[in-house]
Amino acid sequence: MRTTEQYGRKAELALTMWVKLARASTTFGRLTGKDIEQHGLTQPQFGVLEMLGHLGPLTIGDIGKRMLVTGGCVTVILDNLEKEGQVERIRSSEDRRVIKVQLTPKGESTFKTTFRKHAERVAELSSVLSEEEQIQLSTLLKKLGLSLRDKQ
Amino acid sequence: MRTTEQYGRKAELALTMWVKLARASTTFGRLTGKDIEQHGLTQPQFGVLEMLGHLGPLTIGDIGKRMLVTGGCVTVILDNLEKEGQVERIRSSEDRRVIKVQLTPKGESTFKTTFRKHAERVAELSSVLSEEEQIQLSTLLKKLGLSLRDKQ
DNA sequence: TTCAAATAGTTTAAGTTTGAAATACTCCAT
DNA sequence: ATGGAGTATTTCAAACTTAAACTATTTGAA
Repeated sequence: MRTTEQYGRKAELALTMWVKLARASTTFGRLTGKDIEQHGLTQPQFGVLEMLGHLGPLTIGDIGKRMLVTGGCVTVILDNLEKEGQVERIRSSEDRRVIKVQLTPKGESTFKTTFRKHAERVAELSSVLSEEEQIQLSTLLKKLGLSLRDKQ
Repeated sequence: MRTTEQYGRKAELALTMWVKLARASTTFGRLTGKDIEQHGLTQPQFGVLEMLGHLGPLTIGDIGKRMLVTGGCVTVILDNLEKEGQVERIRSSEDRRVIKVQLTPKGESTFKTTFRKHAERVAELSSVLSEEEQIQLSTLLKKLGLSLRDKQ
């Protein structure tokens, strides 16, 4: 008995779509994760460096929201990055609850060298798709992602 | 300075595409995860039930390959499902290293009720995209995923 | 036949993430 | 000005995953 017959055409379409999406996401994460580890960083650590490198100092809360990760998790990631001297916490003077996180000079330099390589790698991993296809995919994913954000 | 200028057009396209993909995947996982938890199952447990429900008995190795997860992890997931009486391990008589895992009657019934709801939910979560768009997205993801599989 | 290599699965330690409780601080209505 | 509600971050225990070491079994070449 085919899935189509059991759950209907709409569900079948959606289910297979999400399976492919999850697989692509996981596999991509594994591949780039291996690269990142070779620079002595974990994936989430790299995520934070990238964010700070591109956006400048951010609060712990902002980092968590952007990475879709809880605050407790950000704390741990930052503890480890701080031990390595890649970032520093700076307590805000306006609102003393808030902590701004920023790259140290060492973090700056780590960011620059690792991110360039990462960008090249990502471009290479995506090269099966033409530029047009990548734009198409981005557009569809954006539509899907935005709608998901508003759900439950 | 825009990312485009720093890393080139190709990298920019690919990077934003992957960010959107990861976000969609994570958010989708969170939403469906909440549903699944309400049936007393974790996401990976549900994944195994679904697989066995649709494909019949599988070996531990097969399950790991399909879920993109290590064997050690499958062992733990199965231990917990077995405690709940949802699945059973059956040592193969042809090759005594091999274990086949199959649903118990209880597992069958859990699978049937939970999966139907899951399918409806997934269809609903995907309904921002038309059927045609979902097919387009699937096609692009498949192309991307297949190419990724062969890398490094 | 026999033993080394390969394969299937489990165990273990270490790392990551989550959610809830705790702490510290700010804001606002009284 | 003051107390309660709300916000930012950390701490902690529990759950999941991985990688590597280990056990049990099979395969195949000498």
